[in-house]
Amino acid sequence: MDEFIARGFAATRLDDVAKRAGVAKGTIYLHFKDKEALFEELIRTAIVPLVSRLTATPPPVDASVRDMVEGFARVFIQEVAETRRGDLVRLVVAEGPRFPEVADFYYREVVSRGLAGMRALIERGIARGEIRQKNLARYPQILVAPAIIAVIWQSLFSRHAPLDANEMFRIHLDLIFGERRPT
Amino acid sequence: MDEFIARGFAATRLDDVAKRAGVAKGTIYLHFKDKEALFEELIRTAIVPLVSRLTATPPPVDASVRDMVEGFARVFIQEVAETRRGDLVRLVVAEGPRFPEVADFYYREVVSRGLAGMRALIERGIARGEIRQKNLARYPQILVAPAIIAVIWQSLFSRHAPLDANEMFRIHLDLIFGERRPT
Amino acid sequence: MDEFIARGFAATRLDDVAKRAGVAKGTIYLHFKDKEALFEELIRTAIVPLVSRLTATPPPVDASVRDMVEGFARVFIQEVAETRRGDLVRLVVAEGPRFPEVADFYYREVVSRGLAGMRALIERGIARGEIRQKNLARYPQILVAPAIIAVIWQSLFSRHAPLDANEMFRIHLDLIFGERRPT
Amino acid sequence: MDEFIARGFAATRLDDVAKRAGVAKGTIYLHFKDKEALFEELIRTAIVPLVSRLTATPPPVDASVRDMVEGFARVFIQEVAETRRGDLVRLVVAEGPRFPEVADFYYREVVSRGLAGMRALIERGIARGEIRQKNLARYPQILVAPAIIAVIWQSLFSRHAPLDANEMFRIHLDLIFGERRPT
DNA sequence: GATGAATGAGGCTTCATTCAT
DNA sequence: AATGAATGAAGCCTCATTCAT
Repeated sequence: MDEFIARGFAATRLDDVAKRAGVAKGTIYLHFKDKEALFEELIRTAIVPLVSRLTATPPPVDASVRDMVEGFARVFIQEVAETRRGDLVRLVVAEGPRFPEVADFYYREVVSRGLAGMRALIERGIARGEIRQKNLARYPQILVAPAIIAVIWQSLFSRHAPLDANEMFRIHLDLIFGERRPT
Repeated sequence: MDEFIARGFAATRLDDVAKRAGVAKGTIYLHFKDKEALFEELIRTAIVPLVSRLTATPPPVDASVRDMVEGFARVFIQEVAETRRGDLVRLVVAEGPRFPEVADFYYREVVSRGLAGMRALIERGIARGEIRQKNLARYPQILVAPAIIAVIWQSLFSRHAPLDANEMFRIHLDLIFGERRPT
Repeated sequence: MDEFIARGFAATRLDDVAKRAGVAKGTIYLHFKDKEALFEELIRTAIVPLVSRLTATPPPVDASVRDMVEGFARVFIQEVAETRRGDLVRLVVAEGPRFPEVADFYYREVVSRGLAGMRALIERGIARGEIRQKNLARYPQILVAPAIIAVIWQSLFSRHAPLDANEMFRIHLDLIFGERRPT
Repeated sequence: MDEFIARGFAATRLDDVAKRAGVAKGTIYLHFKDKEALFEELIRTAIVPLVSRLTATPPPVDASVRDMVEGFARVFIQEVAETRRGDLVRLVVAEGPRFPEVADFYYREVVSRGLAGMRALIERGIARGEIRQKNLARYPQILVAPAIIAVIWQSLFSRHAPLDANEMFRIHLDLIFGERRPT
């Protein structure tokens, strides 16, 4: 996975993959039909823990929706945006069009589920009166957009201009939930 | 460009590039040192018209900031997100980490300029009382995030779930500028 | 080696080398970094047996220096000048300037050692009164020059005018040791 | 010629030849059928001035043969061995086997003539009593061998061990003509 | 099951040669 | 006659894949 992240599908050498995995090159072929199968299965199996990591956040009972979203974002930013896992997202963006299966899987397992979860949260927020913008439930993408942007930013531009993803996201939430009063 | 977009840097064959360009393979080397130089210069020269296209929108005199941003977004979505140019953005995201020069150039020519422009608009919106969230000026990324997300969505998931980028962006603007009253 | 001798470095195709070696092209790269490394190592490893072949002559105990030199020359002419090994020498002459490493190695392993050996012989000859020209020890090159010339001659001109290298060398030795009286 | 000397036939680019000649690449083909023809004719035309340069030595009337040979060698060493022209000789040695026409021409125009001239000198030396070794006339190669060796040495090994070609040749002549008494 | 040496197709790049201007 | 842009064949090298051990 690290190799694919660092170089992309085409530029990754199975030699390096094998070396890093501590096995011989031929061994890879005992488990995967070819390089494509390896890549697709790797993405698949790497995404599962990523999703787990995110959904593992103990669902804060009775919390405000804002706190839930904020906690969720904090985990995402810390565990994904600021680690190698973020590059996994970028890898899917990069190779998706050439690996429809990968894009499909990613949509099914991550995107649609994630958005469904967000939509549920938004609706709860609307119901609880925390969120006034009812239309937001139709586009949960808006809620997560800055987090995705943060992931991409880290990979590409953190060298030029570091980005405080948590702070950005808090300000984004202020737009949705209204500005917090200083306590 | 089309070849690189369709396959990424490593998987693109110069044979195909030449064929599509209607020249012989060797001819490429009369203009570019090697495949990398070709790629980097192509990105560079392809980004310029993209930026032009965006900044060419006649600056609406005396318009509300919301109208300006909305007009801007409409052009972006129509001219970038819904065309091949969007894949150019995805290509930069995909190959950026392996081509620091490309990422640098993109940051300098597109990202930093674009964000500066957005920040100016946001400040004007704050001054005119259209935008209440003063902190937004610190993270103009929030303003454009849904547009970027739309670009990526089109490449990867439009097959599974088409996305009305304009509508999504309007709702995003409602968060920032307040909901429009039905006229 | 045969391919390089027949065509020189630049004109030799690795395809042909592989074919003659009975392996696939890629196999070469399991053993040598590139064509240059192959060439340099081949020269190196080919020179060793050449030197061995020459120094393997059982050192004739108590013989006259002239007999020693003459025996030595006979072996050299028979084993080098009149075989493919001579072309190896010509190859070094031909490619040396473009492969300083090769020239260095050849100087170190063959030339300087060979000349040192010859100088020792010459000094012994002077000590024994066989050689009158004391200055010869300063330029052992003079002693071996006709042998080298013979090597080159065989490669280039034997077609036009065959050369009896042994006879030539004997006459050369007559200059150095004085003419032999017919026994 | 300089290009061919520096790189050998195969590695020389016509681009560079044209550039150095101050003409366009296509112009070469107005004068020479192809690269081989260019090479062969260049060798031919470059050898002529080399021979002229050598035979231009004013034939010292009534001089001793030793003086004639020594003068001749001095010119050769100064004009050939210690200049780029020496590399021309090396070039012929290097490429000769692949360009029989070149080797033929060189043999005809340089080698056989040169040896004939040397033979005549040797015979004169014998007649005048300067040279005692009558057999030398059968192998004039012996006379010139150290000069040829000097040429090769300069190209390959002068970096490691500079060689005083004139001094070496004088000592060689001492073998042939007898040692000079200190005057 | 694991290995890794061997394979050879395929891609990048060079450069002799051509030919329209 | 001279040019030099264009060509495309050919060569070096890589690397996914195989298979005897």
